[in-house]
Amino acid sequence: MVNTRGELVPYICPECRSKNIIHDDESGETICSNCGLVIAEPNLDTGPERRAFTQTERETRTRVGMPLSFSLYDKGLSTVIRIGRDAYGRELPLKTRKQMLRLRRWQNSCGVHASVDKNLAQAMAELERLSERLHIPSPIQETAAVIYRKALKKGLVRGRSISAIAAASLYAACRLTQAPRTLRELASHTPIDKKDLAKYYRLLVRVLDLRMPVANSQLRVPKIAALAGVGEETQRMAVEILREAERLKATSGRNPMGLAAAALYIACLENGENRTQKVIADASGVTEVTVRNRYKELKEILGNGGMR
DNA sequence: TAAGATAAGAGGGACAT
DNA sequence: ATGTCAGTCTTATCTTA
Repeated sequence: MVNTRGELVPYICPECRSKNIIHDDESGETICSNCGLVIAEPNLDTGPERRAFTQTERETRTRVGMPLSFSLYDKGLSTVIRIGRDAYGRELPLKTRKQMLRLRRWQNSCGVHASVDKNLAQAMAELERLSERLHIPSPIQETAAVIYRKALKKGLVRGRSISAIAAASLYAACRLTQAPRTLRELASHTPIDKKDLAKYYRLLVRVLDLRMPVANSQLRVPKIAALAGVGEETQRMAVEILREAERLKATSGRNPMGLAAAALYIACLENGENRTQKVIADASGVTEVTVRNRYKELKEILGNGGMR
């Protein structure tokens, strides 16, 4: 398996030696479907954004400094005012020096800039920490950073904890890209209560007018399957079941994770790959009761509909 | 021991007041 | 703004095969 940069991506999981490597085109991750290890994150080209063919082109098109990134709290472009000398190292007249001293004091301590910068620095550090813990690829982290900036601009952070809004931004970014991270997973790495996180997430969606894609239960299958150790064949069957259920309009108003779990459970039974409801429930993060209820419904809808 | 059943309670969306 | 309602999911407990 080769990615777009031509680098070889292992097709055997380095963790568990499984060959069930899958690629999630939505999130851009390459995941071992056996143990859930994220083998490759989305292909990020860290080189210059334009190609160069001649020597002069190479010189003119090479960028100086780091690529701009929203994850850096000042976008990597902070201004540092130095006093005493001009750009050529010459002494400046006293009047100018005094003026610059005042300017620097303004920039550093007075008013909005200092507090906004401090806030962003803290938030970006928290995003970084959470992304690291949860193996969230950097494009999603960048999206979260953009969301956080907007939230800060709208004054949504005032009166709420920075890390809470940061975590909510990250969750929102995951939802935007359909990357399967649950609210609970986010909350487990943060001191913030899951309930509050959900509240802030909704706040972000509402105020920032984020348009979330409809949650797709089919995308949840590989993750649950990985955690429950279910093979690819069975996964495919589960996805098929979900597709059929959606066609029959049996999925509206239901937690996608619960649906995916039940579909996978059914597929396991059909395939003789026996897993208990508890195993599936634990892997998917819903309760056994929910798995059962969805299971019953899906069987009801599909069963006499003539699958097999 | 897994699966099914039942009940109470929580939290949020829709809608009316 | 606040309350009510229907519906979903969770937690807990008991029963069944």
